[in-house]
Amino acid sequence: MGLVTPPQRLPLDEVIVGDCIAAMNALPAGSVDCVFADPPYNLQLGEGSLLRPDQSRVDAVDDAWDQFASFEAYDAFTREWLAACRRVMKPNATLWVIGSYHNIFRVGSALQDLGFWILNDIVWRKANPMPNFRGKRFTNAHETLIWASRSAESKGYTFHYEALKGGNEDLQMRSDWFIPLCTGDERLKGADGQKVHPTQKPEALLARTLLSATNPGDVVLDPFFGTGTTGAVARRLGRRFIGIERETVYAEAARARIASVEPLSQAALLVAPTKRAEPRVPFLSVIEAGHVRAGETLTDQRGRFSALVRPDGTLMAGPATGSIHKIGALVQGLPACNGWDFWHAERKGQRVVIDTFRADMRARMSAAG
Amino acid sequence: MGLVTPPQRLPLDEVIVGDCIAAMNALPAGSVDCVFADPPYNLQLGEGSLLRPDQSRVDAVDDAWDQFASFEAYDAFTREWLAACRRVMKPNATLWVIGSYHNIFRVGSALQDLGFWILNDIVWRKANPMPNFRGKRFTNAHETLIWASRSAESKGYTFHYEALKGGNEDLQMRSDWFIPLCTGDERLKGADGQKVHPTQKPEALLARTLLSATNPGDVVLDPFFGTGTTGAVARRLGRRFIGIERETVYAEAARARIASVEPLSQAALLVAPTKRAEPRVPFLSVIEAGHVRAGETLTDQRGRFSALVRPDGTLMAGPATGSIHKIGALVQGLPACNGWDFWHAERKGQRVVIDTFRADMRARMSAAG
DNA sequence: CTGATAATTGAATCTCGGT
DNA sequence: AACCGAGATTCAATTATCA
Repeated sequence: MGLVTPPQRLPLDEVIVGDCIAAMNALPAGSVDCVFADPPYNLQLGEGSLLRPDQSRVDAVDDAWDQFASFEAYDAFTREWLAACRRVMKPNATLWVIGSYHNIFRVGSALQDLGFWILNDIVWRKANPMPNFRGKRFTNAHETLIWASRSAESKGYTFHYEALKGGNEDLQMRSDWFIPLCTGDERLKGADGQKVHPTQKPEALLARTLLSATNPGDVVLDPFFGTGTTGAVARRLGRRFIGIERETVYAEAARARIASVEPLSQAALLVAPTKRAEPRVPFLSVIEAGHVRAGETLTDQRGRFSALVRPDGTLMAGPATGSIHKIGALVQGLPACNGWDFWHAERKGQRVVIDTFRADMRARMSAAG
Repeated sequence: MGLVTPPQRLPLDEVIVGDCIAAMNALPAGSVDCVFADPPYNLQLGEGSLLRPDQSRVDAVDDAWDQFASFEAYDAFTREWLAACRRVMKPNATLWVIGSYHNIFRVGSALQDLGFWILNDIVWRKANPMPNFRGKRFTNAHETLIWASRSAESKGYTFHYEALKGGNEDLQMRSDWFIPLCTGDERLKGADGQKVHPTQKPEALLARTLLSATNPGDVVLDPFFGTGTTGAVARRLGRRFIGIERETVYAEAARARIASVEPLSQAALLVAPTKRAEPRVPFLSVIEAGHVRAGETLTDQRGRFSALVRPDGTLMAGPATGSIHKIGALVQGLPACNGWDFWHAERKGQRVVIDTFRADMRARMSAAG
């Protein structure tokens, strides 16, 4: 939640050039709020031979050992960088990884084995994917992101549920996201006009992850920084970043790119208070403020149930007394009830839900500072 | 490709009651053209029950067959049934497995380790998924299928590129499929009116897999037959099936169900075009596409009201934040408002209603279904 | 019978702070 | 660490009930 100030030695808003595992191991434990990782699908084996999983059997048609060895090497690499991430994550930090069917199953399994707790798998549906020209397979029109907390016990992770819902026609954001590929001006090109990085991710994708799972001021670590999409979006959205990239060419391109990013205004980034985060208001305070009178009768919206308001802030229905929630549940025969939304008072011939009074008190409290 | 006639002793179009590994090991090697597998997901649900906001209880999948002691136990089980499948597959046979984030990464890794060759991962996007009732995660709105050939050398697998196009542009060919849950008359119910199987799959899903990856007359093996969706669709589409199911109740229901299926004529073996409503456009997508900038101010047509655009797709007016609809209603003091028609952005000195941008987005999105 | 309204339901790893 | 109690939380589609 950004409440703990990171140690001074955190290299914030910088690009570290080097091996990500060594660089992460040099960072203090429990220091970042979020990780975004776009690991290579290729894996380096032995003397610099670049081996792709789907090329590993070009000259080893029936050699099961060779095939297994390449997956093993990739798995070992995956476990190592994931473990390094996990060490630098705060207890309630979350991690995002993006991949395709070539590597995402290895990554997901490794995640689970290391104790991460998967919260969602997210499908990035591409608006304009490369068609499958040979007609031998379905058009690969999506990639997969895994969103995971540090452990099953990390219940306090950041998720801006209401903000995402508000931007999505007041419907919960689903696990399938429709976002165009990174093209046009957004795509970094070198002096030769060629793209600088082969798999530059769209900023919209990063924006959605950071908006949903981080707060302004949070520290986001990207161990495979590439040309710095994570850094560019973090800067624009008022988040801090730590980027690690092995290739100097990419790191330089990332630095220049991020430097030109204009951060959004504080006002646009304010985190809207959710109902959960707002101060608690005892029902007794509502009575004391005169919104509801002791001795008054409350009903549900349709007037089928009723209860008497007692001066101590409890309700009475028949012989039973208890909180607005307890009595609301009782009269309905339900295991639970939110009394603020259930009970109504009659005002000017209309039934008014008592949550209205709580909202009024909260407005006064915040106005009074 | 169905070129090898199966041995006479293959138990075709029958449901075998028993353990799927033992039953598969009793089949001759290299005898089936396709496998469709819907294994247990190993959901790992918590202790308590989940209540909807209306306090009704979610009927969780807590059956004994979904319980595994550990990831290791689940992995061992997965490797065993996958190896048994691989043995009975013809050299050019393909295998489909469906799962969720709970198990699909384990399954995908095991597949690769055993020498299967992944051709695609397919996303089943649910039209009507169960919401996330506590607002703690993204709505889990999809499941994943893996489509794999027996080995990297299996170049002659069946894939009907043309058959799926079915007059519906290229939409059928993408790796993301939009299909409703199995409900209504299709959902098998017992004498008590309760669903027979907790996780019955929609026939539309099976129809797409079998039409794309098998020929009429091909033998399809389903080691987790359940209530026989694979068998019903195979029979309807003129394919043969071998179903294996451990629970007698499910097997009996499957037999009765399949017996009532009317096989289609050859000419009718086409994919039904997916019905598509106008895609819902999140305001967030309009921002991501660059039509509206975060930090920009929107006004109503006459410029009497204004609101700030936030990067998450919500608007802010004074202290209040919310969707374009909610804030539109708020500033006008109305109970409701269509934000698309109410809010305007200034472009070249003119006020442009934001619905203009939505129309552009719809054009882009409909190309992807 | 018809149309409107209410109830039901789906593979779910679904709260949080204080004591 | 376990317990307790306040109180926050749902979308689409089908089926059942009612006027």
